[in-house]
Amino acid sequence: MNELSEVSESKMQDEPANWEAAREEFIAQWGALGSNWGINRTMAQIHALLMTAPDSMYTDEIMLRLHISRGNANTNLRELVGWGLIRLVVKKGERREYFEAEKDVWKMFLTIAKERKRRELDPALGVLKCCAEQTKNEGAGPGRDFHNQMKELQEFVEFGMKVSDTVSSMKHASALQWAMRLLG
Amino acid sequence: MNELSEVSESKMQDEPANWEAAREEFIAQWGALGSNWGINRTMAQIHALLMTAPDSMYTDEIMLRLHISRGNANTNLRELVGWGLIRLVVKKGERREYFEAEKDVWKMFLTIAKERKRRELDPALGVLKCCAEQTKNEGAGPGRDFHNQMKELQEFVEFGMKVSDTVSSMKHASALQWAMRLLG
DNA sequence: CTTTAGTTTCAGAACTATCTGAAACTACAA
DNA sequence: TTGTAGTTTCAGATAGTTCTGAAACTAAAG
Repeated sequence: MNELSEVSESKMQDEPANWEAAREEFIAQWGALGSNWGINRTMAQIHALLMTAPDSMYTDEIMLRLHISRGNANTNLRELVGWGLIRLVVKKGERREYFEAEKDVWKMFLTIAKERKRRELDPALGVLKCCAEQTKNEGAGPGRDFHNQMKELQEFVEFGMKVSDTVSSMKHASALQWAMRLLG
Repeated sequence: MNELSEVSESKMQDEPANWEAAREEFIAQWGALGSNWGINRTMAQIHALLMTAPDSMYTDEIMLRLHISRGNANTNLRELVGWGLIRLVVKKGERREYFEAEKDVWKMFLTIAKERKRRELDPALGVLKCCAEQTKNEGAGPGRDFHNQMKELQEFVEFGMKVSDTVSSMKHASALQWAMRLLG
C-alpha cells in the first residue's frame, strides 16, 4: 500500500529476478486456492507456473521448479491438457515435449466453466430426472410434493445450463457488451 | 423411460412408502455429488434429507436416518444453518430444536452462490491484487508482462463478482425475465 | 539390434478431511 | 441441590486423496 516511495529507485537493472518473488507467491497461493476450487494443489501450481512463464517449459523444468516427482508432474500435465488449460508444443528438431498455457482470460474462463458444468451440473441433472421420473405417478400428498420438488429443481438446473451455454457461445466482446447492459 | 405401462396400477394405497425409495436414492446421490461441489458428503445428505422432509426434524431423527454420529450431525447441522440453507425451529412447549430446509429454489441458489463467491472468488482476488501491486513498477519485459497478466485476471474476477452481485440482488421474477431475454 | 532419452504406470507412503464416541457442558424442573 | 434431557466439543480412528520413486515401456538414432 505505502510502497510508492522506496520501490521506484534501484529497480530496472539490479534485480532481474525481482518480479519472480511475486510470481513465486502467486504460484504458492494459487495452489492453495485450488483446494477450494476442487482442483488439486499440484495441478493449480503447474497451471500458475505455466500461465506466468515467459516461454514454454518441459517436464523436468517444471519438476525442478515445483519440487515434485516425475509421476506427479506427468499426471497433472496430462490432466491440464485434458481440460484444455495448457497445450503441448513440439519444437522443430527437438525430441522432448514442451507445454504452454492458454493466456487469454476469456478462453480460460470458458474452459473452466465448461468443465465445471460437466462435473457439477450434468450428474446432478441425471439424479433429479431419475427421481422425478420414478415418482411421476404419485397422487396428492408427500409423494406428490416430492415429485414436484424434484421437477422444480430439474427445471432450474436445465435453465442454468441453457444460460451457461448461451454465454459460452459468445465471443468475448459480445459477452462484455451484454454484461455491461446488465450492470449499467 | 419405458415404465409407462407397469407403473400405473397398484400404486395409490398399497405402498405408502413408495416414494421413499426415490427419496433414499436422492439423498444418497446428492451426498455423493456434494464431493464435486466442495461440500462434504454428510452436509449434502442432511440437506437432501431436510429438503425432502414433509416436516421439520430433530437431531436424533437425522442421526438415525443417516446412520451418523451425534458429533457429525451436530457439526454439519450448524454448518448448514451458518450457510443459511436450513433454519432452526423451536416448537412451543418443546425443549429440543427442530430443523427445516429452505425449499424455495431461487433462495437456495442465491445462498449457495453467495457462499461460493466468498470461498472461491474473494481469496483469489486478494492474491491477484497483492501480486499486481507488488509489480506495478516493473518496466517493459517479463516483469511488466506478469504485472499486466495479474491486472487482467484481477479485472476479470472483479467483473464476475459484479455480475454475480447484480443477479443476486434480483427477485426471482425479474431474474427470470432478464434471462429469457438473453436466451430468446 | 542396441543404446539412449524420454514417457507412463502403479504400489505403497504421506497427507488431509471427515467421522466417531465419549465426556463435558447447559439449562430447566422438581 | 440433584436429576434429566438435550447440546457441544474434541482426541483419536477411519476413509479418501495425492504424491513419490522406481520399474516398465516407447521410440528415435546409431
